Order: sequence, then structure tokens, then C-alpha cells
Amino acid sequence: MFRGNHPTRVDEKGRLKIPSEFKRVIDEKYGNEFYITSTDGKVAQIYPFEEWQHIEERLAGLPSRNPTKKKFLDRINYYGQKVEMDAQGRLLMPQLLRESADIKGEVAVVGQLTFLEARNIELYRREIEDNPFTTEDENTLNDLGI
Amino acid sequence: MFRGNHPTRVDEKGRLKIPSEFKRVIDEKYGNEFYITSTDGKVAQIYPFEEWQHIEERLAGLPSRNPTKKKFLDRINYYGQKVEMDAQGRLLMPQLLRESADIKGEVAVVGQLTFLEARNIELYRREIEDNPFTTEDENTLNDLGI
DNA sequence: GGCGGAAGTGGGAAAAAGTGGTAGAAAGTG
DNA sequence: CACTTTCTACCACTTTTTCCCACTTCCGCC
Repeated sequence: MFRGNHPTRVDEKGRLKIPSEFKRVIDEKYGNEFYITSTDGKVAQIYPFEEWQHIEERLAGLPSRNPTKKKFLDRINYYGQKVEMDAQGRLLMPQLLRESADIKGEVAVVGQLTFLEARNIELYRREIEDNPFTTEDENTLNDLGI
Repeated sequence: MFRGNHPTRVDEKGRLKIPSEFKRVIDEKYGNEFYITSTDGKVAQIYPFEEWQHIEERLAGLPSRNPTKKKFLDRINYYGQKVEMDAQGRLLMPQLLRESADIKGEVAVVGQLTFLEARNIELYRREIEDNPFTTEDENTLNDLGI
């Protein structure tokens, strides 16, 4: 299970070093194949290939002319690439995603339990600062039982 | 149950010594794994991992398009890291939180029943002095039955 | 007041993680 | 078909981190 934020760097060749915390989990549970994609072009989603296959299976179960499925597939395929991790634990990020999500230099790698998300750390920080967590939000969470 | 304020120090490597008062409770009830995060970047929240998992479960029960949930997740993912306590009862505080909450030198560790909060003691003192407890606050408490 | 134990602090060495470079292969182009 | 250029995979080095050990200080009890 992937959890938390482990910032890392993408070198000028576009290789993203997987933080060792996540690397440990990968070596244990998964192989060295990944599917990297995005639905919005702003956040790169990094799936261990096994996990991606589950999603594909669920997609296959949907009627093929479901318009939302079509839209989803269009995006996933546009940004997506299958990628192998090298011996140093690095992933070559797809060119299109590097550009659209500005994946270069300092990058936040965030665990989402079954997959990872990578995003430009500066843009991430700004998004958080521009949307302060209000006391109203606190109350909403309280009402939801958290 | 964690209660009260036990000031401690963070050394220049970023290791926070857990006050023995809290250490006793941890040794009794919990393991040596923690999840450290924050919603505002000003106060570090230190959850025994078991307690954190309860929160994750409750979050998983919410609809994924709940905007407050999204906001909350973005923050706790940004600041969050899973951390292990060393043999001397110290926690290596995540780099991002050390910077944004100014967690270094003298630090207040405050018990919040199921988790701990760590904050810069000087900033804490100032916040209390700048926000005196008003009669209005007293009344609100009364209304809540306290 | 001193002695013993527990709590707190600091430092260093070994291991792991991170980084950059290079050679070879593959792809693309004239 | 041959040459050029880009890409990929591997290798070696440097830096950082982590873990462990040992010392110091504080507090309570004798």
C-alpha cells in the first residue's frame, strides 16, 4: 500500500527516481512494469501493471458505447504508456505528460494506496496554499465523522 | 489516551524525541509505526498507524466526489509520510513539515487523545497570546454543554 | 548529598539511495 | 543501404540517510 508524499527528482532525460519507500513495496508486491497515464494531463498516475490490468478488466465489463467510457479511454490512451523501471529504480516519464504536467526537476510522488501520483511540487504547493482549509471545512469533516 | 503538553526538542537531523509520558502509552497500546501529516502545514499531526488506518477507512466510505474530502486528501497527502520510531524513541519528521511548520529546536507535543500534535513552541505561545479566550467563547462552550 | 536508573542528546560508520555519464542499440533520414 | 542522431540500458561514483552506540544530564530515592 502506497502512502504519503516522498518528493524526488526527474533528471533532464525525464527519468523519475522512485523514492525508496515506494520501491520497497514494489519489489515486494509487484514487478518492474508500469502503466503511466493521466485523465487531466496535470497529474501523472503511475500504476503497477498488475493494478492497471484490474482497471482494464473492469472497463471491459462496461458497454463499449458508453460515452463516459469512451471519453475516459481517449484520455488514458492519449497520455498513457507502458514503462519499465530500470535497475536504478527510475521510470522514463512519457514525453506528453512531462510537458503537460510539467514533470521535471522537483516532483512530489504521492501514494494513493494502489498506485502513485506524480506532480510538479511547486504547482502542488500553490494549489494547497490557494485553497486554504477553512473552519467550515473542519466542521464538514466533523459532520462526516472524521 | 494522550493528554497535556510535554515540550521536547528536535535535533538538527530533524529527529523529534517523544516525551516519555507519551512513549509509555505508545509502548503499551501501539506499535512503532506512525503516520505524520498536517491539514494546514502549521501543526504536525502524529498518528499511531493503527489510529490513522481508522481515519482512512472512514474516508474510504465517503463518496469520492465530495469536495471537502478531496481538499482534505490533497493536504494530508502533501504533508504526509509514514515514519518509524527508532530505538531511542525518536521520530524523523518529514522535511516538508519541518519547513512549513518550523518544527525545529524547542517543540510542543500536545496530546489529542488518539494522536499527538507537534508545533513550534514559540509560534504556539504567540497564537495563544494573540487570541485571548473571550466571554463569547465561554458562552459557546456553555451552549455545547461543557 | 550522593548514588542509581531512566530519559535525553550527539555523533559516527556502514549501508542505502541518488546521480550522472557512457557505450551500444535502435530508429529515423537522406 | 549507409550514415546520423536519438534513445535506452547499464555501470560506477558520490552523497545522504539510517541505525546503532555511547555519553551526559536530570530526577527520585536511599
